[in-house]
Amino acid sequence: MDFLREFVFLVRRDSMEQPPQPLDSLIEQRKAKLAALRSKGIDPFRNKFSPSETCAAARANYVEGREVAVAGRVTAHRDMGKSLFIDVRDQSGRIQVYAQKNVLGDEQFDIFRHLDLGDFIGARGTLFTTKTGEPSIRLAAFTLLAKALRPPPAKYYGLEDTEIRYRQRYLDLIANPAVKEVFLQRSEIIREIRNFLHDRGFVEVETPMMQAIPGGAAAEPFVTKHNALGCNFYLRIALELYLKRLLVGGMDKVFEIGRNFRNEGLSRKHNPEFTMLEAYQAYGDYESMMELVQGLVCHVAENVLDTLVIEHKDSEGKVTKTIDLAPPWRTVKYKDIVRECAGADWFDVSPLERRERAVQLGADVAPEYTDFEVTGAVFEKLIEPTLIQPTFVTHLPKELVPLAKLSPEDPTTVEVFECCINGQEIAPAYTEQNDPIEQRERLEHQAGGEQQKLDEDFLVALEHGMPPAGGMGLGIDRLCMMLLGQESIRDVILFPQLKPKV
RNA sequence: GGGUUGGUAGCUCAGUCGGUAGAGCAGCGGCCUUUUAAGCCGUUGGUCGCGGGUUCGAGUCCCGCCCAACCCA
Repeated sequence: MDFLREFVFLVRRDSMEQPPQPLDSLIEQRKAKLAALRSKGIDPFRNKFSPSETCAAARANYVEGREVAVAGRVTAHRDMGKSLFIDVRDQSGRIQVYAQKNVLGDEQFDIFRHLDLGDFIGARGTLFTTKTGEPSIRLAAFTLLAKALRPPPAKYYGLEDTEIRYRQRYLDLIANPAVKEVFLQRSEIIREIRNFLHDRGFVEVETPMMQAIPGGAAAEPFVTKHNALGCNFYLRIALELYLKRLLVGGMDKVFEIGRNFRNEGLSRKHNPEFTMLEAYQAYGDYESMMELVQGLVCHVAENVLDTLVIEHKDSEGKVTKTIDLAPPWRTVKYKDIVRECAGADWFDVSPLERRERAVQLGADVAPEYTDFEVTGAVFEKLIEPTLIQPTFVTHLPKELVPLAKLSPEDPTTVEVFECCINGQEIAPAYTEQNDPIEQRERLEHQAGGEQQKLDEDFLVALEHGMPPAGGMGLGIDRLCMMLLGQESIRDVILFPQLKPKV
Protein backbone atom coordinates (compact mmCIF):
# COMPACT_ATOMS: atom_id res chain seq x y z
CA MET A 1 0.00 0.00 0.00
CA ASP A 2 2.81 2.40 0.69
CA PHE A 3 4.00 1.68 -2.82
CA LEU A 4 0.82 3.27 -4.02
CA ARG A 5 1.08 6.34 -1.83
CA GLU A 6 4.61 6.90 -2.90
CA PHE A 7 3.70 6.53 -6.53
CA VAL A 8 0.78 8.93 -6.31
CA PHE A 9 2.97 11.41 -4.47
CA LEU A 10 5.63 11.22 -7.15
CA VAL A 11 3.08 11.76 -9.91
CA ARG A 12 1.56 14.75 -8.10
CA ARG A 13 4.92 16.28 -7.36
CA ASP A 14 5.92 15.86 -10.95
CA SER A 15 2.78 17.37 -12.37
CA MET A 16 3.14 20.35 -10.04
CA GLU A 17 6.69 21.04 -11.09
CA GLN A 18 6.11 20.99 -14.85
CA PRO A 19 3.08 21.71 -16.97
CA PRO A 20 1.69 18.36 -18.15
CA GLN A 21 2.65 17.49 -21.72
CA PRO A 22 0.64 15.14 -23.89
CA LEU A 23 2.88 12.11 -24.18
CA ASP A 24 5.23 13.25 -21.45
CA SER A 25 2.64 12.83 -18.72
CA LEU A 26 2.29 9.14 -19.58
CA ILE A 27 6.05 8.78 -19.53
CA GLU A 28 6.30 10.70 -16.28
CA GLN A 29 3.78 8.38 -14.68
CA ARG A 30 5.91 5.42 -15.61
CA LYS A 31 9.08 7.11 -14.45
CA ALA A 32 7.38 7.80 -11.14
CA LYS A 33 6.59 4.10 -10.82
CA LEU A 34 10.20 3.37 -11.61
CA ALA A 35 11.39 5.69 -8.86
CA ALA A 36 8.91 4.17 -6.40
CA LEU A 37 10.23 0.69 -7.18
CA ARG A 38 13.83 1.79 -6.77
CA SER A 39 13.02 3.39 -3.45
CA LYS A 40 11.83 -0.04 -2.33
CA GLY A 41 15.13 -1.56 -3.39
CA ILE A 42 13.74 -3.18 -6.51
CA ASP A 43 15.94 -3.01 -9.61
CA PRO A 44 13.58 -2.39 -12.55
CA PHE A 45 16.21 -3.37 -15.14
CA ARG A 46 17.64 -6.77 -14.39
CA ASN A 47 20.65 -8.33 -16.05
CA LYS A 48 19.36 -11.82 -16.52
CA PHE A 49 16.50 -14.23 -16.08
CA SER A 50 16.49 -17.92 -16.95
CA PRO A 51 13.07 -19.12 -18.09
CA SER A 52 12.49 -22.87 -18.00
CA GLU A 53 10.87 -22.69 -21.45
CA THR A 54 9.13 -20.41 -23.92
CA CYS A 55 5.51 -19.31 -23.50
CA ALA A 56 4.46 -21.54 -26.37
CA ALA A 57 6.33 -24.53 -24.92
CA ALA A 58 4.67 -24.01 -21.56
CA ARG A 59 1.28 -24.26 -23.25
CA ALA A 60 2.26 -27.07 -25.58
CA ASN A 61 3.70 -29.25 -22.81
CA TYR A 62 0.78 -28.71 -20.51
CA VAL A 63 0.72 -30.87 -17.39
CA GLU A 64 -1.59 -29.80 -14.59
CA GLY A 65 0.47 -28.54 -11.67
CA ARG A 66 3.81 -28.57 -13.50
CA GLU A 67 6.12 -25.81 -12.39
CA VAL A 68 7.29 -23.41 -15.11
CA ALA A 69 9.15 -20.14 -15.43
CA VAL A 70 8.56 -17.90 -18.43
CA ALA A 71 9.75 -14.45 -19.42
CA GLY A 72 8.23 -11.89 -21.72
CA ARG A 73 6.43 -8.67 -22.26
CA VAL A 74 3.18 -7.84 -20.50
CA THR A 75 0.64 -7.33 -23.29
CA ALA A 76 -2.71 -7.34 -21.51
CA HIS A 77 -3.98 -6.70 -18.05
CA ARG A 78 -7.34 -7.82 -16.62
CA ASP A 79 -7.79 -6.66 -13.05
CA MET A 80 -10.33 -8.55 -10.90
CA GLY A 81 -9.67 -6.84 -7.60
CA LYS A 82 -8.02 -9.42 -5.38
CA SER A 83 -6.81 -11.39 -8.38
CA LEU A 84 -5.79 -10.43 -11.86
CA PHE A 85 -4.83 -11.87 -15.22
CA ILE A 86 -2.05 -10.67 -17.44
CA ASP A 87 -0.78 -11.92 -20.78
CA VAL A 88 2.94 -12.51 -21.15
CA ARG A 89 4.34 -12.69 -24.66
CA ASP A 90 7.72 -13.82 -25.92
CA GLN A 91 8.81 -14.60 -29.47
CA SER A 92 7.10 -17.98 -29.38
CA GLY A 93 3.67 -16.73 -28.38
CA ARG A 94 1.68 -15.77 -25.31
CA ILE A 95 0.56 -17.35 -22.09
CA GLN A 96 -1.85 -16.11 -19.45
CA VAL A 97 -0.61 -15.57 -15.91
CA TYR A 98 -3.02 -15.53 -12.97
CA ALA A 99 -2.03 -13.65 -9.83
CA GLN A 100 -3.82 -13.85 -6.50
CA LYS A 101 -3.45 -11.46 -3.61
CA ASN A 102 -3.50 -14.16 -0.91
CA VAL A 103 -0.69 -16.03 -2.72
CA LEU A 104 1.64 -13.14 -3.52
CA GLY A 105 1.00 -11.12 -0.37
CA ASP A 106 -0.19 -7.52 -0.24
CA GLU A 107 3.04 -5.83 -1.21
CA GLN A 108 4.02 -8.06 -4.14
CA PHE A 109 0.46 -8.09 -5.40
CA ASP A 110 0.36 -4.32 -5.28
CA ILE A 111 3.54 -4.08 -7.31
CA PHE A 112 2.23 -6.64 -9.78
CA ARG A 113 -1.01 -4.70 -10.12
CA HIS A 114 0.91 -1.61 -11.13
CA LEU A 115 2.88 -3.26 -13.88
CA ASP A 116 2.43 -1.40 -17.17
CA LEU A 117 1.65 -2.78 -20.58
CA GLY A 118 5.01 -3.20 -22.24
CA ASP A 119 6.98 -4.14 -19.12
CA PHE A 120 9.11 -7.28 -19.25
CA ILE A 121 8.71 -9.73 -16.41
CA GLY A 122 9.84 -13.18 -15.44
CA ALA A 123 7.06 -15.31 -13.94
CA ARG A 124 7.27 -18.55 -12.01
CA GLY A 125 4.30 -20.72 -11.07
CA THR A 126 2.34 -23.84 -11.85
CA LEU A 127 0.21 -24.71 -14.84
CA PHE A 128 -3.56 -24.88 -14.50
CA THR A 129 -6.59 -24.42 -16.71
CA THR A 130 -9.15 -21.71 -16.10
CA LYS A 131 -12.93 -22.16 -16.21
CA THR A 132 -12.91 -20.93 -19.78
CA GLY A 133 -10.34 -23.52 -20.77
CA GLU A 134 -7.27 -21.30 -21.07
CA PRO A 135 -3.97 -22.90 -20.06
CA SER A 136 -2.48 -20.49 -17.55
CA ILE A 137 0.24 -20.09 -14.95
CA ARG A 138 -0.81 -19.68 -11.33
CA LEU A 139 1.77 -17.13 -10.27
CA ALA A 140 4.02 -18.00 -7.33
CA ALA A 141 6.59 -15.25 -7.80
CA PHE A 142 7.62 -12.72 -10.42
CA THR A 143 10.56 -10.48 -11.25
CA LEU A 144 10.37 -7.19 -13.10
CA LEU A 145 13.02 -7.56 -15.79
CA ALA A 146 12.70 -4.29 -17.68
CA LYS A 147 10.33 -1.40 -17.27
CA ALA A 148 8.83 0.23 -20.37
CA LEU A 149 8.74 3.99 -20.09
CA ARG A 150 6.56 4.55 -23.14
CA PRO A 151 3.08 3.20 -23.78
CA PRO A 152 2.81 0.51 -26.48
CA PRO A 153 0.46 0.94 -29.46
CA ALA A 154 -3.19 0.00 -28.93
CA LYS A 155 -3.87 -3.70 -28.92
CA TYR A 156 -7.11 -4.20 -30.83
CA TYR A 157 -6.56 -2.10 -33.89
CA GLY A 158 -2.91 -2.80 -34.33
CA LEU A 159 -0.68 -0.05 -35.61
CA GLU A 160 -1.96 1.46 -38.86
CA ASP A 161 0.15 4.57 -39.35
CA THR A 162 2.48 3.54 -42.16
CA GLU A 163 5.06 6.08 -41.21
CA ILE A 164 5.38 4.84 -37.64
CA ARG A 165 5.24 1.24 -38.87
CA TYR A 166 8.30 1.77 -41.07
CA ARG A 167 10.24 4.26 -38.97
CA GLN A 168 9.65 2.42 -35.68
CA ARG A 169 9.39 -1.09 -36.99
CA TYR A 170 9.72 -2.55 -33.50
CA LEU A 171 6.29 -1.13 -32.69
CA ASP A 172 4.89 -2.66 -35.86
CA LEU A 173 6.33 -6.02 -34.81
CA ILE A 174 4.76 -5.71 -31.38
CA ALA A 175 1.36 -4.56 -32.61
CA ASN A 176 0.92 -6.56 -35.81
CA PRO A 177 1.56 -10.31 -35.52
CA ALA A 178 1.15 -10.80 -39.28
CA VAL A 179 4.05 -8.42 -39.89
CA LYS A 180 6.28 -10.38 -37.55
CA GLU A 181 5.29 -13.57 -39.37
CA VAL A 182 6.42 -12.08 -42.70
CA PHE A 183 9.88 -11.35 -41.35
CA LEU A 184 10.23 -14.71 -39.65
CA GLN A 185 9.37 -16.30 -42.99
CA ARG A 186 11.82 -14.05 -44.79
CA SER A 187 14.50 -15.38 -42.49
CA GLU A 188 13.46 -18.95 -43.30
CA ILE A 189 13.51 -18.20 -47.02
CA ILE A 190 17.11 -17.05 -46.80
CA ARG A 191 18.03 -20.04 -44.66
CA GLU A 192 16.51 -22.41 -47.23
CA ILE A 193 18.33 -20.66 -50.08
CA ARG A 194 21.58 -21.32 -48.25
CA ASN A 195 20.61 -24.92 -47.53
CA PHE A 196 19.75 -25.54 -51.16
CA LEU A 197 23.00 -24.08 -52.47
CA HIS A 198 25.17 -25.73 -49.83
CA ASP A 199 23.58 -29.08 -50.66
CA ARG A 200 24.61 -28.58 -54.25
CA GLY A 201 28.22 -27.86 -53.35
CA PHE A 202 28.16 -24.09 -53.63
CA VAL A 203 30.53 -22.13 -51.39
CA GLU A 204 29.31 -18.96 -49.76
CA VAL A 205 31.68 -16.03 -49.98
CA GLU A 206 31.82 -12.33 -49.14
CA THR A 207 33.21 -9.76 -51.52
CA PRO A 208 33.81 -6.04 -51.08
CA MET A 209 30.89 -3.71 -50.59
CA MET A 210 33.14 -0.71 -51.03
CA GLN A 211 34.61 -0.71 -54.49
CA ALA A 212 36.90 1.70 -56.30
CA ILE A 213 35.10 0.97 -59.57
CA PRO A 214 31.49 -0.10 -59.21
CA GLY A 215 30.65 -2.55 -61.99
CA GLY A 216 28.54 -5.47 -63.02
CA ALA A 217 25.41 -3.48 -63.70
CA ALA A 218 24.26 -0.23 -65.18
CA ALA A 219 23.24 1.83 -62.18
CA GLU A 220 24.19 4.99 -60.36
CA PRO A 221 26.32 4.21 -57.28
CA PHE A 222 26.52 5.86 -53.88
CA VAL A 223 29.84 7.54 -53.11
CA THR A 224 31.64 7.28 -49.81
CA LYS A 225 34.97 8.64 -48.68
CA HIS A 226 37.85 6.81 -47.10
CA ASN A 227 39.70 9.18 -44.77
CA ALA A 228 43.04 7.41 -44.34
CA LEU A 229 43.41 6.46 -47.99
CA GLY A 230 42.14 9.85 -49.10
CA CYS A 231 40.03 8.48 -51.91
CA ASN A 232 36.44 7.81 -52.79
CA PHE A 233 34.84 4.41 -52.78
CA TYR A 234 31.54 3.40 -54.23
CA LEU A 235 29.01 1.12 -52.60
CA ARG A 236 28.65 -1.88 -54.86
CA ILE A 237 25.83 -2.03 -57.40
CA ALA A 238 26.37 -5.75 -58.14
CA LEU A 239 28.37 -8.73 -56.92
CA GLU A 240 29.25 -10.06 -60.33
CA LEU A 241 32.77 -8.90 -61.09
CA TYR A 242 34.25 -10.15 -57.82
CA LEU A 243 32.49 -13.51 -57.96
CA LYS A 244 33.88 -14.05 -61.45
CA ARG A 245 37.39 -13.36 -60.15
CA LEU A 246 36.74 -16.29 -57.82
CA LEU A 247 35.87 -18.51 -60.80
CA VAL A 248 39.25 -17.55 -62.22
CA GLY A 249 40.74 -18.50 -58.86
CA GLY A 250 39.29 -21.97 -59.02
CA MET A 251 36.24 -21.64 -56.81
CA ASP A 252 33.93 -23.45 -59.18
CA LYS A 253 30.62 -22.99 -57.43
CA VAL A 254 30.26 -19.79 -55.44
CA PHE A 255 27.47 -17.64 -54.22
CA GLU A 256 26.98 -14.54 -52.17
CA ILE A 257 23.89 -13.16 -50.51
CA GLY A 258 24.30 -9.52 -49.76
CA ARG A 259 23.29 -5.96 -50.09
CA ASN A 260 23.51 -3.95 -53.28
CA PHE A 261 23.14 -0.19 -53.33
CA ARG A 262 21.68 1.77 -56.20
CA ASN A 263 21.31 5.51 -56.15
CA GLU A 264 17.82 5.75 -57.52
CA GLY A 265 14.33 6.71 -56.41
CA LEU A 266 12.11 4.86 -54.00
CA SER A 267 8.97 3.06 -55.03
CA ARG A 268 6.75 0.14 -54.24
CA LYS A 269 9.31 -2.05 -56.04
CA HIS A 270 12.56 -0.25 -55.26
CA ASN A 271 14.59 0.31 -52.13
CA PRO A 272 18.02 1.94 -52.59
CA GLU A 273 19.64 -0.93 -50.72
CA PHE A 274 18.34 -4.35 -51.54
CA THR A 275 19.43 -7.92 -51.04
CA MET A 276 20.71 -9.95 -53.92
CA LEU A 277 21.76 -13.54 -54.40
CA GLU A 278 24.31 -14.16 -57.09
CA ALA A 279 25.54 -17.66 -57.90
CA TYR A 280 28.13 -18.82 -60.44
CA GLN A 281 28.76 -22.32 -61.59
CA ALA A 282 31.83 -23.25 -63.61
CA TYR A 283 31.26 -25.42 -66.70
CA GLY A 284 27.58 -24.54 -66.64
CA ASP A 285 25.57 -22.23 -68.86
CA TYR A 286 22.28 -20.33 -68.76
CA GLU A 287 20.39 -23.61 -68.99
CA SER A 288 22.13 -24.91 -65.86
CA MET A 289 21.03 -21.69 -64.22
CA MET A 290 17.48 -22.24 -65.36
CA GLU A 291 17.46 -25.56 -63.59
CA LEU A 292 19.09 -23.95 -60.56
CA VAL A 293 16.64 -21.05 -60.26
CA GLN A 294 13.61 -23.26 -60.75
CA GLY A 295 14.90 -25.81 -58.27
CA LEU A 296 15.82 -23.17 -55.75
CA VAL A 297 12.52 -21.30 -55.80
CA CYS A 298 10.55 -24.55 -55.57
CA HIS A 299 12.74 -25.82 -52.75
CA VAL A 300 12.19 -22.61 -50.81
CA ALA A 301 8.43 -22.58 -51.41
CA GLU A 302 8.04 -26.19 -50.38
CA ASN A 303 10.18 -25.90 -47.28
CA VAL A 304 8.95 -22.54 -46.04
CA LEU A 305 5.34 -22.49 -47.22
CA ASP A 306 4.65 -26.20 -47.72
CA THR A 307 3.18 -25.53 -51.13
CA LEU A 308 4.02 -24.58 -54.70
CA VAL A 309 0.78 -22.65 -55.12
CA ILE A 310 1.06 -19.10 -53.84
CA GLU A 311 -2.06 -17.06 -53.22
CA HIS A 312 -2.00 -13.31 -52.86
CA LYS A 313 -4.87 -11.79 -50.95
CA ASP A 314 -6.24 -8.30 -50.52
CA SER A 315 -6.99 -6.69 -47.17
CA GLU A 316 -10.38 -8.45 -47.03
CA GLY A 317 -8.75 -11.83 -47.53
CA LYS A 318 -10.01 -12.27 -51.08
CA VAL A 319 -7.59 -14.07 -53.38
CA THR A 320 -6.36 -11.60 -55.97
CA LYS A 321 -3.64 -13.64 -57.61
CA THR A 322 -2.58 -17.27 -57.73
CA ILE A 323 0.95 -18.22 -58.72
CA ASP A 324 1.65 -21.84 -59.56
CA LEU A 325 5.33 -22.69 -59.20
CA ALA A 326 4.99 -26.32 -60.26
CA PRO A 327 7.80 -27.14 -62.71
CA PRO A 328 8.60 -27.11 -65.52
CA TRP A 329 8.24 -23.38 -65.94
CA ARG A 330 7.32 -21.88 -69.25
CA THR A 331 10.27 -21.04 -71.49
CA VAL A 332 9.85 -18.58 -74.33
CA LYS A 333 12.22 -16.68 -76.57
CA TYR A 334 12.23 -12.92 -76.23
CA LYS A 335 11.40 -12.36 -79.88
CA ASP A 336 8.50 -14.80 -79.72
CA ILE A 337 6.89 -13.26 -76.69
CA VAL A 338 7.34 -9.78 -78.14
CA ARG A 339 5.64 -10.90 -81.36
CA GLU A 340 2.86 -12.45 -79.30
CA CYS A 341 2.10 -9.21 -77.53
CA ALA A 342 3.15 -6.50 -79.96
CA GLY A 343 2.23 -8.05 -83.30
CA ALA A 344 3.59 -10.92 -85.39
CA ASP A 345 5.24 -8.47 -87.78
CA TRP A 346 6.91 -6.45 -85.02
CA PHE A 347 10.43 -7.23 -86.18
CA ASP A 348 9.59 -6.91 -89.88
CA VAL A 349 8.53 -3.27 -89.89
CA SER A 350 10.90 -0.32 -90.02
CA PRO A 351 12.54 0.96 -86.82
CA LEU A 352 10.57 4.16 -87.21
CA GLU A 353 7.28 2.30 -87.35
CA ARG A 354 8.30 0.21 -84.32
CA ARG A 355 8.89 3.38 -82.40
CA GLU A 356 5.50 4.75 -83.38
CA ARG A 357 3.80 1.51 -82.42
CA ALA A 358 5.60 1.38 -79.11
CA VAL A 359 4.30 4.84 -78.27
CA GLN A 360 0.81 3.79 -79.33
CA LEU A 361 1.04 0.77 -77.05
CA GLY A 362 1.87 3.10 -74.18
CA ALA A 363 5.53 2.22 -73.66
CA ASP A 364 7.86 4.89 -72.31
CA VAL A 365 10.08 5.61 -75.27
CA ALA A 366 12.71 8.29 -74.85
CA PRO A 367 13.91 10.02 -78.04
CA GLU A 368 17.49 8.80 -77.57
CA TYR A 369 16.46 5.15 -77.35
CA THR A 370 18.00 2.81 -79.88
CA ASP A 371 15.81 0.43 -81.82
CA PHE A 372 16.60 -2.35 -79.33
CA GLU A 373 15.76 -0.20 -76.39
CA VAL A 374 12.41 0.65 -77.96
CA THR A 375 11.54 -3.05 -78.03
CA GLY A 376 13.00 -3.37 -74.53
CA ALA A 377 10.64 -0.65 -73.32
CA VAL A 378 7.69 -2.50 -74.82
CA PHE A 379 8.80 -5.68 -73.07
CA GLU A 380 9.22 -3.94 -69.75
CA LYS A 381 5.99 -1.98 -69.86
CA LEU A 382 3.61 -4.35 -71.60
CA ILE A 383 4.91 -7.87 -71.23
CA GLU A 384 6.74 -8.16 -67.94
CA PRO A 385 3.74 -7.03 -65.81
CA THR A 386 1.60 -9.77 -67.40
CA LEU A 387 4.03 -12.56 -66.53
CA ILE A 388 2.45 -13.61 -63.27
CA GLN A 389 3.23 -17.32 -63.68
CA PRO A 390 6.93 -18.22 -63.66
CA THR A 391 8.38 -17.66 -67.12
CA PHE A 392 11.90 -17.85 -68.51
CA VAL A 393 12.29 -15.31 -71.29
CA THR A 394 15.41 -16.33 -73.21
CA HIS A 395 17.64 -15.13 -76.04
CA LEU A 396 17.57 -11.38 -75.59
CA PRO A 397 19.21 -9.29 -78.31
CA LYS A 398 22.92 -9.05 -77.67
CA GLU A 399 22.76 -5.25 -77.60
CA LEU A 400 20.77 -5.34 -74.37
CA VAL A 401 23.15 -7.61 -72.44
CA PRO A 402 26.86 -6.78 -72.56
CA LEU A 403 28.21 -9.51 -70.25
CA ALA A 404 26.74 -12.66 -71.83
CA LYS A 405 27.85 -14.96 -74.62
CA LEU A 406 26.33 -15.12 -78.07
CA SER A 407 23.92 -17.88 -78.89
CA PRO A 408 25.40 -20.23 -81.51
CA GLU A 409 21.98 -20.86 -83.01
CA ASP A 410 21.16 -17.13 -83.38
CA PRO A 411 24.21 -14.88 -83.01
CA THR A 412 22.05 -11.74 -82.87
CA THR A 413 20.99 -12.93 -79.45
CA VAL A 414 22.77 -13.98 -76.28
CA GLU A 415 22.39 -17.03 -74.07
CA VAL A 416 20.47 -15.48 -71.22
CA PHE A 417 17.14 -15.60 -69.53
CA GLU A 418 15.11 -13.27 -67.46
CA CYS A 419 12.95 -15.15 -65.05
CA CYS A 420 9.71 -13.27 -64.44
CA ILE A 421 7.23 -14.14 -61.73
CA ASN A 422 4.50 -12.02 -60.22
CA GLY A 423 4.88 -9.46 -63.00
CA GLN A 424 8.42 -8.65 -61.98
CA GLU A 425 11.83 -9.60 -63.24
CA ILE A 426 13.08 -11.69 -60.40
CA ALA A 427 16.20 -13.43 -61.70
CA PRO A 428 18.40 -12.76 -64.72
CA ALA A 429 20.99 -15.36 -65.73
CA TYR A 430 23.66 -15.65 -68.38
CA THR A 431 26.08 -17.92 -70.02
CA GLU A 432 28.90 -15.73 -68.80
CA GLN A 433 31.33 -14.03 -71.13
CA ASN A 434 34.79 -15.55 -70.67
CA ASP A 435 36.54 -14.22 -73.75
CA PRO A 436 38.77 -11.49 -72.29
CA ILE A 437 39.18 -9.68 -75.58
CA GLU A 438 35.48 -9.62 -76.28
CA GLN A 439 34.81 -8.61 -72.69
CA ARG A 440 37.28 -5.76 -72.84
CA GLU A 441 35.60 -4.37 -75.94
CA ARG A 442 32.21 -4.51 -74.33
CA LEU A 443 33.32 -2.86 -71.11
CA GLU A 444 35.29 -0.19 -72.95
CA HIS A 445 32.19 0.57 -74.95
CA GLN A 446 30.13 0.70 -71.78
CA ALA A 447 32.66 2.99 -70.10
CA GLY A 448 32.26 5.37 -73.01
CA GLY A 449 35.95 6.20 -73.21
CA GLU A 450 36.25 7.05 -69.51
CA GLN A 451 39.28 5.00 -68.54
CA GLN A 452 38.66 5.38 -64.80
CA LYS A 453 35.37 3.51 -65.20
CA LEU A 454 37.11 0.46 -66.62
CA ASP A 455 37.79 -2.31 -64.14
CA GLU A 456 41.23 -3.21 -65.41
CA ASP A 457 41.85 -5.64 -62.56
CA PHE A 458 38.78 -7.64 -63.57
CA LEU A 459 39.93 -7.76 -67.20
CA VAL A 460 43.39 -8.94 -66.14
CA ALA A 461 41.71 -11.70 -64.14
CA LEU A 462 39.79 -12.83 -67.23
CA GLU A 463 43.02 -12.87 -69.21
CA HIS A 464 44.28 -15.47 -66.76
CA GLY A 465 41.41 -17.64 -67.97
CA MET A 466 37.90 -18.06 -66.65
CA PRO A 467 36.12 -21.38 -67.12
CA PRO A 468 32.84 -21.32 -69.02
CA ALA A 469 30.17 -20.65 -66.46
CA GLY A 470 26.55 -19.97 -65.85
CA GLY A 471 25.70 -17.13 -63.51
CA MET A 472 22.51 -15.86 -62.03
CA GLY A 473 21.23 -13.13 -59.78
CA LEU A 474 18.09 -13.32 -57.73
CA GLY A 475 16.44 -10.38 -56.03
CA ILE A 476 15.68 -11.67 -52.54
CA ASP A 477 13.31 -8.85 -51.69
CA ARG A 478 11.20 -9.46 -54.78
CA LEU A 479 11.30 -13.20 -54.18
CA CYS A 480 9.96 -12.56 -50.69
CA MET A 481 7.23 -10.29 -52.07
CA MET A 482 6.17 -13.03 -54.44
CA LEU A 483 6.27 -15.85 -51.90
CA LEU A 484 4.79 -13.93 -48.99
CA GLY A 485 2.07 -12.10 -50.91
CA GLN A 486 3.34 -8.60 -50.19
CA GLU A 487 2.68 -5.92 -52.78
CA SER A 488 5.25 -3.44 -51.47
CA ILE A 489 8.97 -3.99 -51.04
CA ARG A 490 8.72 -1.99 -47.82
CA ASP A 491 6.73 -4.80 -46.31
CA VAL A 492 9.55 -7.32 -46.73
CA ILE A 493 12.39 -5.03 -45.62
CA LEU A 494 12.55 -4.44 -41.88
CA PHE A 495 13.81 -0.91 -42.10
CA PRO A 496 12.97 0.46 -45.54
CA GLN A 497 14.60 3.69 -46.56
CA LEU A 498 12.47 6.76 -45.90
CA LYS A 499 13.22 10.41 -46.13
CA PRO A 500 14.92 11.49 -42.90
CA LYS A 501 12.51 13.33 -40.67
CA VAL A 502 13.64 16.75 -39.48
C1' G B 1 9.55 15.72 -60.65
C1' G B 2 3.68 15.69 -61.45
C1' G B 3 -1.27 14.12 -59.63
C1' U B 4 -4.54 12.11 -55.78
C1' U B 5 -5.39 11.06 -50.69
C1' G B 6 -4.00 11.55 -45.78
C1' G B 7 -1.47 13.85 -41.00
C1' U B 8 -6.81 15.75 -34.83
C1' A B 9 -5.18 12.57 -27.35
C1' G B 10 -0.13 7.24 -26.37
C1' C B 11 -3.21 3.98 -30.29
C1' U B 12 -7.65 3.63 -33.73
C1' C B 13 -10.81 7.19 -35.50
C1' A B 14 -15.24 11.05 -35.60
C1' G B 15 -15.57 16.32 -36.09
C1' U B 16 -22.01 18.80 -40.08
C1' C B 17 -22.68 25.28 -43.03
C1' G B 18 -16.54 28.67 -40.12
C1' G B 19 -19.09 29.42 -33.82
C1' U B 20 -16.21 26.67 -26.54
C1' A B 21 -12.12 19.88 -29.27
C1' G B 22 -15.15 14.41 -29.35
C1' A B 23 -15.51 8.78 -28.79
C1' G B 24 -13.45 3.88 -27.88
C1' C B 25 -9.08 1.74 -26.14
C1' A B 26 -4.64 2.90 -23.16
C1' G B 27 -3.55 5.88 -18.45
C1' C B 28 -5.11 7.33 -13.26
C1' G B 29 -8.70 6.41 -8.84
C1' G B 30 -12.73 3.12 -6.88
C1' C B 31 -15.57 -1.95 -6.81
C1' C B 32 -14.93 -7.03 -8.07
C1' U B 33 -10.47 -13.97 -6.46
C1' U B 34 -11.34 -17.95 -13.21
C1' U B 35 -10.96 -13.09 -16.80
C1' U B 36 -9.35 -13.05 -21.92
C1' A B 37 -11.47 -6.88 -26.72
C1' A B 38 -13.55 -8.78 -18.79
C1' G B 39 -17.33 -5.62 -16.58
C1' C B 40 -19.34 -1.31 -13.73
C1' C B 41 -18.52 3.90 -11.64
C1' G B 42 -15.48 8.21 -11.78
C1' U B 43 -11.43 10.88 -14.08
C1' U B 44 -6.73 12.98 -16.47
C1' G B 45 -4.98 13.87 -21.16
C1' G B 46 -4.97 18.38 -27.27
C1' U B 47 1.03 23.22 -30.51
C1' C B 48 -5.79 19.75 -34.63
C1' G B 49 1.81 18.15 -39.20
C1' C B 50 4.53 23.29 -39.64
C1' G B 51 4.25 28.58 -41.25
C1' G B 52 1.50 32.50 -43.17
C1' G B 53 -3.34 34.67 -44.78
C1' U B 54 -8.85 35.70 -44.87
C1' U B 55 -12.41 36.46 -40.76
C1' C B 56 -15.36 39.33 -35.00
C1' G B 57 -14.07 34.04 -34.89
C1' A B 58 -10.27 28.72 -38.51
C1' G B 59 -9.40 21.59 -36.99
C1' U B 60 -12.80 23.41 -40.96
C1' C B 61 -11.68 28.39 -46.15
C1' C B 62 -6.99 30.29 -49.07
C1' C B 63 -1.42 30.19 -49.99
C1' G B 64 3.36 28.02 -48.97
C1' C B 65 6.22 24.13 -46.74
C1' C B 66 7.27 19.16 -44.31
C1' C B 67 6.19 13.88 -43.97
C1' A B 68 3.63 9.52 -45.72
C1' A B 69 0.64 6.15 -48.96
C1' C B 70 -1.02 5.27 -53.87
C1' C B 71 -0.80 6.43 -59.10
C1' C B 72 2.09 8.61 -63.07
C1' A B 73 6.98 10.10 -65.17
